[in-house]
Amino acid sequence: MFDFITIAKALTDENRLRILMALREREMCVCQITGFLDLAPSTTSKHLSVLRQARLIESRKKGKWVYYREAELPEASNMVQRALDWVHGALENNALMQEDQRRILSILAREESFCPEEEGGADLFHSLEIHSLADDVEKLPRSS
Amino acid sequence: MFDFITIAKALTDENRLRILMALREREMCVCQITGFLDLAPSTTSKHLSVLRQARLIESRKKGKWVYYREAELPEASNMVQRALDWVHGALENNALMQEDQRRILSILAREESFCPEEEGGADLFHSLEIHSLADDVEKLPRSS
DNA sequence: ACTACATTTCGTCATATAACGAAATGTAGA
DNA sequence: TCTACATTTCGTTATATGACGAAATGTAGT
Repeated sequence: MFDFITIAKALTDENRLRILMALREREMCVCQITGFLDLAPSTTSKHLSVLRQARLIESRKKGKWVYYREAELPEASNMVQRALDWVHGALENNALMQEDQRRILSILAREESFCPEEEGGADLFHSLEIHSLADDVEKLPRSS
Repeated sequence: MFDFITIAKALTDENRLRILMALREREMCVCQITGFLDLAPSTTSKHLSVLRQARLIESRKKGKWVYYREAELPEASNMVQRALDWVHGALENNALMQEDQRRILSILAREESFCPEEEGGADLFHSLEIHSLADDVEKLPRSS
């Protein structure tokens, strides 16, 4: 129950929905997300924290940067999976989300030099040295 | 987008989730819902209004009573249908929801006399003289 | 018209949340 | 160590929300 409400609350903010839609396509670091949302870094960080506590996204650290990506099986619960499906199904044709895709591509092109993508090259979804979620997420009531 | 956020917000309150779960099984009037939630009638009414504006539930009037039920096709959008599926799938085994079922059956038995069910008899889901939702729901931004 | 009662609306209070900037934390490199 | 920078945490402010009781609205029956 509290898990459910935590997830639902995470889905009530437009900027958090934009983050979720963006992370479906690619993993991104905080400064890139901050760039396309056009928010203060502290605000972005807070949004990411809300999404992470709902277990909708995961993170890994690489040097100074923290990369976020959508929750993946098998860590993601059925409830999380269905929530993500609902979000993506409902918003994939949304105009703002499509505009965001353009903004993101532009940011990625511009910042390719100083925000280090995977050293392998253009491969956006290699998950190296995964920063396990369970280790640092605050304990939440798991009641129901 | 605003539709989505309106729905998500409607799903962030425990009492509203209890209402949605209860209405999956049967239609109920406000006084019955108030009874099993143990809230002030004005609070219940407000919750129902939030659910109705999200188009998750519909209502019909019968004499002094207003009966609420889950949104039904074809009025319910895909977004609403998927939201309801998510709620029911996630909470059907929840302890509080199952306890509610017992409370509701007890209330229905006790009030059978003065809260008029369908005149047909025990048939809980006859939908006569449906009070069309589109007529009285405030216009919401339908942007995306 | 008057009463009884179901429901909604309104006003108020306490709490939650999104935003920001400032300060703290952590890492890479000089 | 010192600096630069990415990120998070903290404190503050403005706004949204859930709860209630009181008052308004609407309907059925006397």
